[in-house]
Amino acid sequence: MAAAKVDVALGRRLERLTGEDADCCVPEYAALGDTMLRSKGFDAALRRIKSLADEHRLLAVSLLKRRGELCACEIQAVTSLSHATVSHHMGILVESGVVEGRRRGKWMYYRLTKGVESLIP
Amino acid sequence: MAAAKVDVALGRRLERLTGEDADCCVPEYAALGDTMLRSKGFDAALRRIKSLADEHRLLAVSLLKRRGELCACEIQAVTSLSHATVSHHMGILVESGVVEGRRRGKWMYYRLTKGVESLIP
DNA sequence: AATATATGTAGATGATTATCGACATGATGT
DNA sequence: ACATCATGTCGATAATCATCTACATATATT
Repeated sequence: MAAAKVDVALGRRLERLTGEDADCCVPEYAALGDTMLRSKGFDAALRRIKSLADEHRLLAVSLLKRRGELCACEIQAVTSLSHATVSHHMGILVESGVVEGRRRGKWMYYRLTKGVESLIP
Repeated sequence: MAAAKVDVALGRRLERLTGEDADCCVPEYAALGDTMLRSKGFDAALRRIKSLADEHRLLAVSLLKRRGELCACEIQAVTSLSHATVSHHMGILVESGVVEGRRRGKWMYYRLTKGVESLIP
């Protein structure tokens, strides 16, 4: 970890701020941060949000919310990307649990997972 | 735009698929994508989601949701980052409208903007 | 005024990620 | 069988982004 030097300085400052007149910098927050980061739900939520944090992926899911289901080539048409890039993006959305895919012959159809509509603008 | 070559190939494919037996690839989706990308709300939503799509920023807003208000040095303690990085992250959150900051003497206090709690896990 | 503290800003750097071309797979139709 | 089409996978590249150090600004304290 490269955080050793920072932690020492921070510790000194926090010590100084634990007195009765302290109105800032509660030291147990450091441990709290670690706990929250390692909690199971946090990681899933972060992956879900990250999967939506791309122009083309957000466009795809916005359209899925309105149209219900789209095949991969339609998403390619909407985004004007190569099919390789579309496949990559949809893989990220499936992996994060936002989107489900089903194969129908040659075509791959995608739709929103039940319950995520409220997260999609 | 570097999309010219793609558009030509895509156009040919879409032409082939506009017949009566077409069950995939509705061509007007390309124009629809453009329209949605340029809509005012889309850009704001994308910036909001992107501002949450970082481990430390999501940690900060999750804590803000639970504690109501935190000063910059507390967020630094929680995240174990340098103060410069914390300032950078909070700037992104303020810019996207998720967080508001107010100055109180030496300290900078941050809180969630009204109405965004439902977006924060 | 002078010093210490808290935060903001700028520039550099390393890591992450979006993108594409090329090849592989799998389904459809001739 | 063979050709065509839709999609997945891999490796390389370019763009984005998180992070830090160093410096600047602002507030408070002596």
